[in-house]
Amino acid sequence: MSTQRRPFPFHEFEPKWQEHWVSRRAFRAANPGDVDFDHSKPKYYILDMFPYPSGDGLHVGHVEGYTATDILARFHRMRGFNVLHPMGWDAFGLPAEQYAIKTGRHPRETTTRNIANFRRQLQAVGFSYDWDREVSTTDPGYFKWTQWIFLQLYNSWFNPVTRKAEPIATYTGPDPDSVRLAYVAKMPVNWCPQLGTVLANEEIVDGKSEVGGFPVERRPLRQWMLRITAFADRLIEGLDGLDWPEGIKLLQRNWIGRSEGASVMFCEESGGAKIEVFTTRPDTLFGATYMILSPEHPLVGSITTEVQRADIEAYCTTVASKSDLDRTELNKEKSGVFTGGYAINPVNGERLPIWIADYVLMGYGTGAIMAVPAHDERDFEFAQKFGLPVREVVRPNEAVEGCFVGDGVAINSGFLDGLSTPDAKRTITTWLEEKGLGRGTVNFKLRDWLFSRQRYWGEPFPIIWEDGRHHALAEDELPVVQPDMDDFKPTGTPEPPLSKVSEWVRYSEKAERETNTMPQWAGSCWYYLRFCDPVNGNRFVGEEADRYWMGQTGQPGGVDLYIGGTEHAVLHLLYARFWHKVLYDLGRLTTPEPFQRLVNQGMILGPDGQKMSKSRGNVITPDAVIADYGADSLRLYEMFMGPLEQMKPWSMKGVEGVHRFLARVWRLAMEENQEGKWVVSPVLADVPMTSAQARVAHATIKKVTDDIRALAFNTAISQMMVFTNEFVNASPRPLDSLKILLPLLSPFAPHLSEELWQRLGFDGAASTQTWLTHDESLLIDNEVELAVQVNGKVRDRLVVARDASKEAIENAARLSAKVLEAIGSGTIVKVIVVPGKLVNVVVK
RNA sequence: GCCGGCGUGGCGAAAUGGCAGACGCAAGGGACUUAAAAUCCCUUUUCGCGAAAGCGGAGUGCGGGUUCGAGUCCCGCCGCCGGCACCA
Repeated sequence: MSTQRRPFPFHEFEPKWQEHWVSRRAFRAANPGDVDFDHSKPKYYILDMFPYPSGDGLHVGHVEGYTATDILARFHRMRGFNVLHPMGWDAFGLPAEQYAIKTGRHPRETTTRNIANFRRQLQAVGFSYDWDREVSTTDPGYFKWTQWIFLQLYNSWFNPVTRKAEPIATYTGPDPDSVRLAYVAKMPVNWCPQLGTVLANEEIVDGKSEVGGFPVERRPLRQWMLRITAFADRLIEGLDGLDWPEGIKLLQRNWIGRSEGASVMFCEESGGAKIEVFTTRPDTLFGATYMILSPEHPLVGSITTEVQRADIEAYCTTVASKSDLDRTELNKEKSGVFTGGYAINPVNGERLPIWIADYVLMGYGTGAIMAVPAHDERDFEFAQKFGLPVREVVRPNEAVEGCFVGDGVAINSGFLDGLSTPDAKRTITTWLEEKGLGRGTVNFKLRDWLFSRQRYWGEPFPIIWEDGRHHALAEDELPVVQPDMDDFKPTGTPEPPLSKVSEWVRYSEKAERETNTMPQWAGSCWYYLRFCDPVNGNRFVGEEADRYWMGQTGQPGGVDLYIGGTEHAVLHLLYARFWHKVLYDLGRLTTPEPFQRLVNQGMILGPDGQKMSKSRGNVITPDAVIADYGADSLRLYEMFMGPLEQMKPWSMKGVEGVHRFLARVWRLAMEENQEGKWVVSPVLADVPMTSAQARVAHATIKKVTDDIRALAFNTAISQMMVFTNEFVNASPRPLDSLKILLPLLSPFAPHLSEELWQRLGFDGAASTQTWLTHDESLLIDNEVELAVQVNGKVRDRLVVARDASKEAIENAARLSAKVLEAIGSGTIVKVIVVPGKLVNVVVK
């Protein structure tokens, strides 16, 4: 019995407190309007990226971010904030559907089971979520509002004059369907014949399906799209007001990929067709020596001469059959074919041969370029390969080798000669606009968001089709719930699984339901809003709840702190910002941005320093760590490993280390008696702390407080270790030491802190104490030790009074025997005194 | 190729431009014990001298620079990790 006993009985008190917190709803946050709502408290909304409840259960990586937010949530509660700290489930997704196909069991069944397991695991770590606010994206009461938001997008357009989303009724043009923020277009999608399903880009690795490694081909299908490109500029501008890592902001800016330039009209020589190109270098127009169209460009057919037609068609066929992988491999070598046609350069009337090449993408700009091989590396490579002329029109300011792509001075460019690149750009753009041959334009890499999936386990669209036209369902018809099915197998064609349920598809005599579903991103785009008011049946979020939790800080973003992994740096965080801005423009929300401050936790690697994976066999599960060492040890270890944002490897020895620390804290308060029972330690006494003890105690209050604010949890913990080392041998041991330590420790190790607080008979609970403030005067020692340096090398130490004058310190340093020895025959040039730190004697 | 991030003991790491290595792990030694576990104490960047207390030198990826003083700031390299990838 005694040999197996744990150093402290965490296995008894941890489940007890977890049960206590859940059953008492200990961390429930009151909403404005609730009877117990306290108007005097400031709000603090701290959010985790909610998990996909996979069958594998919680990962230690989840626990890392969730512990960080839990510490901050508990800290803010103790500092008198009304804290919103919710959790939910991003539960639509492919794995549940794949499992359903294999076993015939409904995805809802596996999803429900996985959610129950995740909830159990999260509660076993002792997180202080407000479980009354739990939401799941798969719950009809939730996705009713996901569908409702889709209808807001469907019923809006982006007004370029106001630069805002507006109700479609304010659009006065002929075809409202052409400007809706949600629209239908025929788009190539990734079709995987072996899996019998369409895949998202993220599910394709190196041109093959992530699951199974099967080939994927492009097929054009009717798809729902969201017009995120209309918000490109707003999405870039909005980043300025956010406290996000600069790297993430940059990633988003690059993803949106704004570039300024000009569109220029070229005229095809024989047929007179207009070919519009986009260029960021209109100043090099005189250097264009040929043109290239994308193989998919609509003018290819009419421009191609009969002599060239066979070659062109062969090339287009080859390109069309290439998967993305093959096309990427082709990048190493430029390819293309001459169409036989010519275009006229509008600035000098020169004839330019028109080629097609797959390095020109139909999806960017106009799908056609003017090639300036002297000043663009890709054009240069192409010109080299096919023997096309190269004409230099920009002189570099200093000599460069090879193709010059930088700024310089225009040459061989007629009226632009002598102008610097920026001036030449302005001049030529004005000239083009005056002649009606072009204009300044901006292009983005960002594409509209392909929003439909051919899946069962997703939100159905609230859309019906009649006579080939789409119509929105009325709000009171929401939610549109998927029908139950027995057979989840793919249809074998790109028809969505829902199309098999004919009685569901049939909406009326004439109308049929849309059978596509929304992507997994949909539910996660707005869940942070639903947390503010999770059971509201009348609105996606109540106005007052939105104003209170998302507003009132005077900053653009509503969520005060959002912690999660880098994998969502672009897509989720961009999509959510887009939806938020639309809802904001439509007057449904109070702030223009969802997340004010963002922090990315670093990845936790396996003990071997490799990414954790089942195949490597290096996965650590939270359940196993909790069983052996307890939840507090798991929490504390993950925070002690290193800086939150850094990647770091797991070490079970490290877990043991923090476990020993917690055992030492336990023994500060408790002692084993003759019968092997834990009793309050007899060395504890109501005596004042010595000045040395008080200094450590107050230094700990200060450092833990500062470090939590800075998210430097590892150093906060090491300071509490210093504190414990100071008191562990004290006898008598002042009771005040525990009155100070336990509340400081409680955000990190809430179970142990609460248990000891109760056993010591202190009032209330450790987790509801008011956060302590340190007494600066207790930190000050009357004497300080200074290092005495000669030319930067430490030669002696000096103990002086705290308030000694600079002169007194300098004189004492000059008298030091060791300093005099180090000076030798040199002369003192000057003496630098840094009070409280050191003295540096500079000698020549 | 382009854009980010990071390089400090045997390991995880710490250090407002001011005594490099706090705290933890591992290792070694000791106390307690019949023994082990647990616990407690001591040592532990490295090299040289010394029986020892100690004394001296070197040291934060490499090379320069700024400064009384650089892990920290600046310039140029090298290496590792992550993201994007023909975006005209």
